Amino acid sequence: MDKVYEPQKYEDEIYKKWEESGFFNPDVCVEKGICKKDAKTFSIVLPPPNITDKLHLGHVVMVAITDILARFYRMKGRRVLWIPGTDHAALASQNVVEKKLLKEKNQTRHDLGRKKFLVEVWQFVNKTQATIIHQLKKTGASLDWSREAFTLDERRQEAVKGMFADMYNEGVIYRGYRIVNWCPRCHTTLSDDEVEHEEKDAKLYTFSYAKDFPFAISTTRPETKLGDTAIAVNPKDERYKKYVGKSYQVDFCGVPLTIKVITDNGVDIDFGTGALGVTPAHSMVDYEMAQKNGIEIKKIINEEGKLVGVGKFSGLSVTEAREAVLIDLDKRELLEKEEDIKNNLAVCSRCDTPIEPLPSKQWFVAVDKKLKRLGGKSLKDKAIEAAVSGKIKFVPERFTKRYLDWMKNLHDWCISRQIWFGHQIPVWYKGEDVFVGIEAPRGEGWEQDSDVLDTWFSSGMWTFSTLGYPDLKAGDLKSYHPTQLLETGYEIITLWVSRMVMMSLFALQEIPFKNVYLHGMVLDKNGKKMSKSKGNGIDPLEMIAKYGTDATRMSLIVGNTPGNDTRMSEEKIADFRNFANKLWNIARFVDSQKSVKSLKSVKPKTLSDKWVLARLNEIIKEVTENIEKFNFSLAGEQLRDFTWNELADWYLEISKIEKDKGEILNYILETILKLWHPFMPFVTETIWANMEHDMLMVSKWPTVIARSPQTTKQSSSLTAVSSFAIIQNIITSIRSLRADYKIDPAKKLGVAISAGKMVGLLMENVDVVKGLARLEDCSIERLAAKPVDSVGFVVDGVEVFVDLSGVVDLKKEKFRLQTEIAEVKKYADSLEKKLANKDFVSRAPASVVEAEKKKLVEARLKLEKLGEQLKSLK
RNA sequence: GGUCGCAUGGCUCAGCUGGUUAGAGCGUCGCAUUCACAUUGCGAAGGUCCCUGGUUCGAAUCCAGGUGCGACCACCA
Repeated sequence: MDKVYEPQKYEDEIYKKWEESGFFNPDVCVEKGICKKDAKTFSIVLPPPNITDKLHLGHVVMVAITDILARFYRMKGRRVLWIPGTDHAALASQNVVEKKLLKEKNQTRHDLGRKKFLVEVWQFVNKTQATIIHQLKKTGASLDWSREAFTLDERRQEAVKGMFADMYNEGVIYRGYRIVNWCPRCHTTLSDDEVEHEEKDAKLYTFSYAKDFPFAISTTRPETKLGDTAIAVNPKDERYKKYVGKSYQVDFCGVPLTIKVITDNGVDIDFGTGALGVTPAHSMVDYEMAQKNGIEIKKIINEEGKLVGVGKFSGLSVTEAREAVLIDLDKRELLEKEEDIKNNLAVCSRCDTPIEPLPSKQWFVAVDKKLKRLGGKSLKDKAIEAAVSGKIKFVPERFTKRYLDWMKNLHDWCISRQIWFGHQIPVWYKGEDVFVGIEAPRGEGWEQDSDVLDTWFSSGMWTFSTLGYPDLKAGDLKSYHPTQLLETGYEIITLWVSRMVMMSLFALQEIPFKNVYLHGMVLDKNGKKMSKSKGNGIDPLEMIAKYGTDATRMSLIVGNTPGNDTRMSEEKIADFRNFANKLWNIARFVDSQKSVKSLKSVKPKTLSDKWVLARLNEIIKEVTENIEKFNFSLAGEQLRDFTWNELADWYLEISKIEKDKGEILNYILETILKLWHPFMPFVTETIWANMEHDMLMVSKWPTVIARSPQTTKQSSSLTAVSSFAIIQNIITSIRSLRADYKIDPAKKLGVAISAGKMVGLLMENVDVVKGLARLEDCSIERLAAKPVDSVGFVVDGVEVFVDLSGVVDLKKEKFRLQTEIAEVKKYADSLEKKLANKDFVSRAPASVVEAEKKKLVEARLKLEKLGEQLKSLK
């Protein structure tokens, strides 16, 4: 073994070894007897990275957390399935290719035509997909590559078509003419979640439609007012009461409008003039008002973002029209006011172009429709129920609320997109006839809908489209669905998590996953979002190349708690690189101690043995529990603390003196390698291989060693753990007294221990043990003034004794007091409750009530006393 | 506007259901060095646990209010 661990030398080889073993695939594990055929399953789908992405730190967090669980449960004998895949990211991918095309060949997708353009996209896809998969493998993810999926591969296409047809037949999918979010640049609809709001400076204009119109309105978008068909006022607004219900014919800058005055509670009396021009075709809110009041919908902006059907303004772009309208209004002296305000502008999340809401014929998923297969409930109802009932648990829990809030406000989901890359909608038209199905209908003249599906439609099916759906009898689907866990970022709850729940409920009447673990965002060391433009991003692959995968993963696990953002810096990664090296060197040392091969059990001989094995036991228990509870950071810290500060710093040092600890050292090393493996798979597997063992990845997870009968028989008040801890304390206290007494620093110092009757000599006349090595000063007399045969120090031939039983008694006493306090408190609380009960007080005889009151006062007094006693012990 | 989160040594954070002397890593300072490891070891300094009030024998922890950050959602045109 080299002096220093160089991850680059081993990682690729190790990953290859894992892959070739086939153990990432649970079927192989069953076949080879790694786990039982009927073992409990543990299944997870990898949130498929967009193929447009390069691997970023967020992905590594996701992989690291999931891989910990996958490896942990695999070692615990579960049938673990973790499915990899990638997402075609319809619109995002298309945009990237379009940009490239424009830059390289100065062409648009329309220049190429649909077919040729898609060839371009697929070329791009194949390349980037290979890249991201290669990168995923570099993270050490124990993914079952034999089941790799792509949201747009053949099997997923089949699944999506089947799902669409199924939903159409149930009436959940319908086609409707509705207001949608339209991106004039991408030339497609967007779902509500694909629209972002940016606060912008805007101007609020106040004007009247015409001279003869009785009052003015305020707007930031005068050009849309050409499409107004009503004015809404608050029903409580006295100023406008007399106009409500009336219709007016007006000439608005040369365009004739019919305006009806209606009321709506949503109108803010104090905003602007308190009168809102209603443009039903180009505002979601206005559309709803128009629906309620039976007002005409007049579309004046087309898909190109140009005005239509508005006389002289026709053909102008939105911004041009705004100018033109304002000039005209000014000319007519109708403009009353122009104010600066802050306004939330809706923009496309993909290209930042302002969104134009406009009416369009699109496909929708009805979220409120009651369905037979869901017991007369709607998708929305069931999706809410799943979280409320606790069937789906969020970690951290507070995100349940976010999920529910969003779900409750959910509108029908527009799923058609006017782009070319994606799942083409499986609907065919011929004249008035419509056919929905998986294959094109027979006969001539049918034409498929040219739109494609929102990318979240196919990724919403991810938990089951990867398991054999639409074949409901598929083995994988039966064994592994619902999945155990979804690990993802909290920013994606609405976009993805909610869709998965609804899709799964519809397709299988079953939730897609039992737990949702949400990690936070990875920020730079100043707490800023990492972004390409700022150049503050950390490239995980660079870090992996420089410090190793294990270190990179650990740095993202430790100090990272669910739902909270985490800061990242290169120094942190370097710290864990150092730790990996420490582990490596522990192994080298153990190796040098002529270790024996694998031992089932080990017998402690000295106090230090008992101590270290007892601590190891505790660590096994804590780490196991913490992984099960998703406390990865804590588990990692506990392990690191034990490995470095207890094992390496103390026990290894002691073993240099006490000697002959090869067996125990070997046993401890094997155990911690197993415990470390889910966190740092590469270095642990490498060390394991050096120890001439088979494969750590599929070894058995350690269990707590049963206490040997000898130890339990000892009724001594000192356990190995506490006595060792006390010794450490004593060493510290000796140091704290050194100012009072001087000892020749050249003289050697040793420690002998006889705690109770159970321990013999620990060390003698040595100067290398941690903490004792350079003890310059020591208070001999002060410690010797209390001669008790618990702990004895030998300092340069002089024996020193310390009263250990006293220390222990103090601890015991504290514990006893705390228990008593708890009991008394419980008693006092019950009395209080009784006395607060009106029934009791009125019915029971006065004497009894008095007696109870007295008891309560006494209990309170006692509590006070006990509390003081506890304090005095400190 | 609504909702949620955060505030602990110079920095980044732990601290579960209230009870050892409030912890860790990094950083700082001092010391060591042919020893498994300089990607090292030993040690030191450094904290009114944001403020105020309340509950309690006891509060970093629970409650209320305040202050300061941050995030998300939202149809104020």
